[in-house]
Amino acid sequence: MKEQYKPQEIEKKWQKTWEEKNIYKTPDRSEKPKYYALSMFPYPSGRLHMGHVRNYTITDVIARFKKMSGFNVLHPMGWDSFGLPAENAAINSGRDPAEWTFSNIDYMRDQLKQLGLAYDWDREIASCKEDYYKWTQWLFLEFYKAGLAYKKESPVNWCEKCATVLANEQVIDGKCWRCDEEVTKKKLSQWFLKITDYAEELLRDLDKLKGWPDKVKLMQKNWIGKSHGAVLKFKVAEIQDMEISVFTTRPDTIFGVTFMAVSPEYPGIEKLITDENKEKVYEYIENAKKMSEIERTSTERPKTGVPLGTHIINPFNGEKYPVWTGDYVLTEYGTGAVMGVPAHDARDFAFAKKFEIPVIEVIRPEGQAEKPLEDAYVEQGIMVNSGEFNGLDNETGKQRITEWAEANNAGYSQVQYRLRDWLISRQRYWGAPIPMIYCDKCGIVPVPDEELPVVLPSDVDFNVQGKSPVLTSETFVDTVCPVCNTPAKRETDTMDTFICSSWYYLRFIDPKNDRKVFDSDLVNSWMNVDQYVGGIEHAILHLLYSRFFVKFLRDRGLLNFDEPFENLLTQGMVLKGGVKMSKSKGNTVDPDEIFENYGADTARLFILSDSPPERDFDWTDAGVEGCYKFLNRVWRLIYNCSGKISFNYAIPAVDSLSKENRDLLRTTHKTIKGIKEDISSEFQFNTAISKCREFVNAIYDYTNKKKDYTDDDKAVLSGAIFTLIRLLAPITPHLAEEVWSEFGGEFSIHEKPFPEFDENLAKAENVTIAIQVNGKLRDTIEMPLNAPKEDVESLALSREKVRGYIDGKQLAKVIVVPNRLVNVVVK
RNA sequence: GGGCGAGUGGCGAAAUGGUAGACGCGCUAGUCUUAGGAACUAGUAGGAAACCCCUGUGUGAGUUCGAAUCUCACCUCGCCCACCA
Repeated sequence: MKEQYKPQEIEKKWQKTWEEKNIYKTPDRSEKPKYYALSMFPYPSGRLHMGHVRNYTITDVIARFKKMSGFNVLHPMGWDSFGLPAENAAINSGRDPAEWTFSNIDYMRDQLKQLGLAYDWDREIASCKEDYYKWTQWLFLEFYKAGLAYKKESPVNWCEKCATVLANEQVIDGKCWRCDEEVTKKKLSQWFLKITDYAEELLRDLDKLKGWPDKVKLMQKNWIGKSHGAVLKFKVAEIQDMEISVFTTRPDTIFGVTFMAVSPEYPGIEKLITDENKEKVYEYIENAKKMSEIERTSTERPKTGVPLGTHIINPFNGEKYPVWTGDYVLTEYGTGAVMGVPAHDARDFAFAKKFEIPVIEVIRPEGQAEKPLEDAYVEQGIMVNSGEFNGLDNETGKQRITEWAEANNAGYSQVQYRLRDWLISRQRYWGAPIPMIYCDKCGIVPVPDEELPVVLPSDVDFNVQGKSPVLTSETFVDTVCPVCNTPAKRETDTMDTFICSSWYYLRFIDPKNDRKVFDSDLVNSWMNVDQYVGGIEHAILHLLYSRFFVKFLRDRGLLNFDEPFENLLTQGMVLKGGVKMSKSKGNTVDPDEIFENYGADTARLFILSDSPPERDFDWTDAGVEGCYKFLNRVWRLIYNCSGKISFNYAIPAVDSLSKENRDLLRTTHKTIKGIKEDISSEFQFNTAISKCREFVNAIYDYTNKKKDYTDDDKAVLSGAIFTLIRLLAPITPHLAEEVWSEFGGEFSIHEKPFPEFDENLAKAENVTIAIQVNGKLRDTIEMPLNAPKEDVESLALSREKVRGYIDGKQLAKVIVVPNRLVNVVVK
């Protein structure tokens, strides 16, 4: 064994050996129980950042730990490789998106290998390769066949900078999730997936996800946004047979309606406008169109609106009220119209105040006398001014009003979701082409399965403004209709890349299948993913879409389970100086530099050691340095022991050992126990690493005190050192493999079992018991483990320090907590 | 505006009803060394030091023999959603 720790040398060496001997290859089937550990696969943006390093290290340690614990571990890696940056590279530097992407993949794959990650590289997939996107397209056609993929013209989110439409989930605070450009609305005909068909199940099955953080489940719940209410129908006074329907969660406030508001884009709004109002209303509608989404949906902005001139009739009391249009009414939610109840809705109240619309109070807190409303009252109460419904509590009122509406053809009860269908068309080049054909005779025709994949053309011009580069291809667009064989046009839009990432974890199980999307039996035997690790930023997007895909594929008979991810760990961000690492802030740390200066093992150790995985992690140079020093300290410890330790010693019976040998043996077992608990319960790698450090300190103490070693000493020391090496193996795999082999350990340490502990040996011989008087610590005593209660109590009471506090006072009570403390209560 | 989470040394953090601050970073003193930003030893919550003692986990109350931990109110910060009727 060399005196110096040279990570750069040993890491290269073992990475090569692991690859040559293919030790991380996962058999499809095995006698061992399966364990599927998965990190969210990266977008190949160029090089790894520290967020990747953290994500993949966490999953790698879990995978290695499970493998050493006897599982057949699937731990794959691939590339979420369609997406806009590749296209921007083509526009900015003239590089071919495919070439740009694959060269990034090559570089990043190399970095992942340098980090010493235990992947089965035979299963590598890239979503931009034909053998993958062929099946993405096939899945799209499955949705189409099931009636869950449809094309519809509607106002959609448009990002001018990316020159494409976006899904609702990709609009963050009114801005594009990728480039921060303000999103505008555009009316376009686009492809949607009918995720709303699964809204109820996506909501209900959140309860099954016991291994998910509550935070993520709550975010999904809010996003799905289920609300119970009623649709109520109002006749238009001036127009025969015309009705306006509204959705409301407060049917109990129907008698408080004093106006009706429809959105400026409300279908049929023209009919509602009387001649004398035309000019003003159209001006208002035009202005609303021009406004950005941010402006439009700002809650700060005062309410605006104009009356249309027509009126609605309240079916409950026959009263007539004016119809307004106001841009605070959303076109896409409910029916695009709301009943205005100023007394019991904050927005309606603000609207009514501004335009001097009457306010009718219909819900009043129980027992309160009538008084003018300063603000909308939105709490529970008793119904007033509501005809035959007066005196009901408003919850009962909701039901009665709905029943009355149903009986009188004036409405019905309704469940409404906030979730919208998933817009998946993108007017971009670098994505999976939507496999559809437009024929003048036959209409929209799917590409037959046997003609997949629809391959992306390479003869395109990327420097076109405002349209998809695919349209510039001379070979792609023109085709023939598969049904009638006459000339037809291909769909030129590509799919949202979130489609590609909604099923990749299934393909890893059967990555090379060229006949099917995957073998269902094999996938059923491997799923679910036992541990999924990734960033919280996917709490809604990717995780919701993937759940939707699995439910759909189950209903198509391809899968036999309901949810893809059993346990989810959302790791925190990597910060430096308290802020997120980013190129614009100039506080990034390049993994390559860390590998070069300290080695991968130091990087791995550090990124796990300072914070629990789900919390943000602050990168410090001193912290890296400290971890590097620790590994040097471990190396030195083992080097200094090299003449004394060997695999050949057997540890003698505990009773025959000296005190310090018994202590070191107990520390060894206690450490194994603690680390196993830390890793297997909550992946508390930070505390697991602390325990390793304490263990190293304890072994140092032992060796510092010793000059001559008996066989007993050598046996116990060997046990401690070899345990330490195996405990470190998942975290610092190269160092562990190196020292393991130096002492003649059989290759590979990563195929050896994780250390086991003996429950009795993990217990301390003596415990320190705290003595409190009236809850305040006054003394401590050493006692053997499990000493009888009476002995502990009498010893505690006889202590001099304790006597000083209790003499002359009345002893009220003595509480003895075994092996922990004694609390003497005096008056 | 609504929802959720978190507040502990100079710093990252341990401890989820039982000795607060494990482990580490930093700092201080010492040893070794030509020297060291290396290594080792000792110390390190505050009350100047020491034994003792007192105080101390955002603030205030409460439950308990005992509270960082449980309950209530408030303050601050972070995240998510946000004109969703």
